[in-house]
Amino acid sequence: MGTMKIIIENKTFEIEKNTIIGKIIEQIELKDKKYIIAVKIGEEIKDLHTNLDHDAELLPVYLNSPDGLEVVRHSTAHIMASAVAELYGDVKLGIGPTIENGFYYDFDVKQTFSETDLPKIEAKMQEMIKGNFKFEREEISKEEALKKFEGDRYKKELIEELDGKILSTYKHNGFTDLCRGPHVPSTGYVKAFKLLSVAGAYWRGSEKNPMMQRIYGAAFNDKNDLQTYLKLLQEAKDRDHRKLGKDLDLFSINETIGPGLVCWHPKGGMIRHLIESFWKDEHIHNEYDIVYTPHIAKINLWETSGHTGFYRENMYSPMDVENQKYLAKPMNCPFHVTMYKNKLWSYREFPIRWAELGTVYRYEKSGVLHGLLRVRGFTQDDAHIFIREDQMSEEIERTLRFCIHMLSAFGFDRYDIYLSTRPEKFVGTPDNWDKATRALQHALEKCNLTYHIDPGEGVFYGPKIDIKIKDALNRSWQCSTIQADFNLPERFDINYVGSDGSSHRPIMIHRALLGSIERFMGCLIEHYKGAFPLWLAPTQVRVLSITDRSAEFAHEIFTTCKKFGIRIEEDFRNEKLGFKIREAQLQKIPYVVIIGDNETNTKTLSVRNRAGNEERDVKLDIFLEKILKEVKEKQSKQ
RNA sequence: GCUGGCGUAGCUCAAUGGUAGAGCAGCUGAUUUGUAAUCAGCAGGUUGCGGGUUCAAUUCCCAUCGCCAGCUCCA
Repeated sequence: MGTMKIIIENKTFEIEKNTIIGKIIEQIELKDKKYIIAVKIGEEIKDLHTNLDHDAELLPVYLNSPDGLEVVRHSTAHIMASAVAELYGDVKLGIGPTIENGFYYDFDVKQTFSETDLPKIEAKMQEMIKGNFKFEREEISKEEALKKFEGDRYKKELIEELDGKILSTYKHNGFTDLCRGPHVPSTGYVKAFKLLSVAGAYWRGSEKNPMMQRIYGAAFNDKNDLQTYLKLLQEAKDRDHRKLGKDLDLFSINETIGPGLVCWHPKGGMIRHLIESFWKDEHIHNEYDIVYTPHIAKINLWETSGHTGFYRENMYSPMDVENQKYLAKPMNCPFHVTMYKNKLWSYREFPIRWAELGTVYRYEKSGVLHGLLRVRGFTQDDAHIFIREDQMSEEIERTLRFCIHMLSAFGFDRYDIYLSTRPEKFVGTPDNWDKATRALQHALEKCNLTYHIDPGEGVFYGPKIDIKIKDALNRSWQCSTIQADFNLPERFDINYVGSDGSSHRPIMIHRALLGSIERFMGCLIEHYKGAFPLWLAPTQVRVLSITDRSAEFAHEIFTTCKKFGIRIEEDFRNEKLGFKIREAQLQKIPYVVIIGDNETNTKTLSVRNRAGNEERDVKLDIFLEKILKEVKEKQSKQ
């Protein structure tokens, strides 16, 4: 490891690299030398880069590190705050932290910002950056702080909350803000930023608090990085499943029908059908039984399950049927549990795996609805597994493996995985919780998956694994979930007869692999940008004729392909070839087959794929073979 | 739900305190075409819905529904 010398406030320390000596040191390494950039004293970061004996040239190196970039972003937020204060006068500041790719700052101002204000603020910020004003740190006592920020309820609240910690302010160009730092030495260190949007945000994130105005910005050390990021934002926009859903005629959400309720058009319906039938086949192969349950049930069921209590806010009002109240189902579990109670079960029959594409209805606040990703009626690819205690570990591992298998079938092979452990309020015994949690953890480890632990974030009835898939743009989406449940077996008093002849309580596992079909398809659309792999493409091939002379042969091809189960369309319209190709291309159809006089004469095909590559003189049987192989390959890759 | 923005033809978007226009799509006709847009014509709208102000509202105001961004909450 070796030792290194650091000088802080004129005192020299010789310390082991990476040691903590009452002071936690952040350091960088360059040309075999170690340099101190910021020093944390206690919990507080005190940026001493101005006091340190280091080479000023090294600062940019630090600023280019992930930590340093955060410093830059935070400083940019300060500059924005000062620009806003200067432009709009009486401004109260909330907080202005860094976020992925940038920063935001919350303001309480009389005037409401609009996007058109952003360029003005940006210009002011540029001015300030040009001025290269120093960031000056000052440590102050709580009393001084309270006095300084008198009349600012937000800062006062923060100061009270930080009681006992070192308080500091940063000042640049006459603008002072409460902040623990660190900051860049001066405003000139900010190189590339862009203000992106304005939005409302509750003070401290609580609905009960007043709403402030938040301005979001992106900041990087390099103009190119900023450009790359802005391009990525544009790319995300181009991939938006709501836009693609319209362009490719996959689905619609109709105002007349109701927000958050999805209609699948023929093309989207085909994709959904393909997903669902693949899903069913895989489940049957994996020894699940497929079940179906109704969409509504008497209120008693939901009282027994407890949903009328803990899930009430998400359920729709009851409907009256012959003086009985019925509720639309927000979950499938109570049906499966009730079904379980239809007979006496033996331990020999376990595990029992019941899978259902179960459509549920949940009330979601209007503001949270989002295309297919957050809807009010959706189909979960649900399953409930009833197991004995001794089967927990094995069954959870099996479930997890199956889950990963399914996700990778659709091209998702990168995940963010979370293991949520016991919350403060829970049902079941701590012993069972520990066992289940260990089983989940064990499964993750056996599958070689990296995961994060979310302490205390489990549902009250059991611990769970949540898998967020990462799409082509590295964005993550919550889809899969595997949960242990100690609650429902208890509430419904379900049992099985053990080898000892006495009655035992099974454990339930809930799991959804794709999450909901709607959300999953939203992710898929964005992941593939609408260019679905051949096995999922609603139309796999389109035959184009060049003139009417070729229509007959072209139709023969169409008929033959149909016979082989290929999803094929024909376009024999009286249009130019370029026009037809363009339309097929815009529909992202994987292959177009072009038939003109040449092809008709030689009885061959011209094949053009989505990427624009052409192949001529292809024999029909060769083409068929290739297509069928590709469909199969994609499916067996899973 | 909250804050802000938006809602004009199937789609993408213009315009205006004096009852709306373009491109694409659609329809009709001509053209029979070789790898991302052939030409011409026609048709298409109580400007989301409901009130109010005004001689006059699509434009201004209010309410409502929906959409978008974010907050909060989730598959």
